[in-house]
Amino acid sequence: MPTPCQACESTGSATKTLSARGIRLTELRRDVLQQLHHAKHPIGAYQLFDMLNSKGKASAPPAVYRVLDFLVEQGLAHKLRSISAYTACCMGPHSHQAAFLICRNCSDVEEIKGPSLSALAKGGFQVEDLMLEATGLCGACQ
Amino acid sequence: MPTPCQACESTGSATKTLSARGIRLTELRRDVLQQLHHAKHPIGAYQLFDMLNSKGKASAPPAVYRVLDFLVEQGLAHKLRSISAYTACCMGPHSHQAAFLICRNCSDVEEIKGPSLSALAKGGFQVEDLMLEATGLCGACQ
DNA sequence: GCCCCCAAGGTTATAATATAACTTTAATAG
DNA sequence: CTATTAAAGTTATATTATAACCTTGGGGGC
Ligand SMILES: [Zn+2]
Ligand SMILES: [Zn+2]
Ligand SMILES: [Zn+2]
Ligand SMILES: [Zn+2]
Repeated sequence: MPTPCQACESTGSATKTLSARGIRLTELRRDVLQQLHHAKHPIGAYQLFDMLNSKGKASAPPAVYRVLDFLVEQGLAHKLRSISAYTACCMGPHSHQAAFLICRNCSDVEEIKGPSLSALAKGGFQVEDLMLEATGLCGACQ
Repeated sequence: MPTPCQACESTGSATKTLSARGIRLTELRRDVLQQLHHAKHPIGAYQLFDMLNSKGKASAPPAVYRVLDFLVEQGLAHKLRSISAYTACCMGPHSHQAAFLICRNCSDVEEIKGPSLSALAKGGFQVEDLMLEATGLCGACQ
């Protein structure tokens, strides 16, 4: 029997979660999510666009960006700004703060629970550059 | 008597530090650094280009990007990827890991010592989104 | 001083990433 | 079956960043 596709299962469960929120996981959204899940590494928006477009599934960049924004909003994906790429979230469909270890050699990306900096030290990842940017409201603006 | 310009002092001390490293803080580099120091908020590369260009001090975007890369390398500035902008480093001319609190309302940006996440909680900054990306070498690639 | 070297900057063109603004389609509710 | 509206299509363009190559000029060896 064929190994069940984890991505497809994920999109299945994502569908459930979203519909509980009154939100549709449309075909395009599902396609994008599956591409992200199947990919070994984060994917850029235009790379994603080319993949979908070559299968007749995406019309133009705005469609892809809209879906990506949607997936990030819904907690199903993350944007990695240091490499301008997107990755499926491996932690379930709840928006959450995440931290990433990005290997400059093999391009492997690991999402770590957290963001706990102590987790960075563990697991043998050798940090060369660290980017930490918090967005929100300063004391004066609250 | 006029208040001494902190930016100019900074560039003065930067000159010393760099020349001790055998590196020149040229006029263009000094100009960019002063703009970053004088600015109340981080500045985008093209914004910076316009400022310099209107004073006949920069020829084209590559010049600005080269200087910015240089300043970041030398620990005199930081790049904020979540807003694609650059800011002078307020911690002295040594390359170091930094963390930033970016207010989405007033655009104020504070560089905090660290990156210690506990520092995020202090000072009353209300984090809405947190981006933590470490680049380096994974265990397998070392 | 003169020449050479080479780091810095100038120049042109273009790549890569992202969004604005408007139109059309289609899913759902009533 | 319509009205409503979210999603997707479409066109054009904005924004950010880099490639590739040429020119200039400061500073050391002589
Ligand atoms: Zn996640
Ligand atoms: Zn690796
Ligand atoms: Zn700093
Ligand atoms: Zn504020």
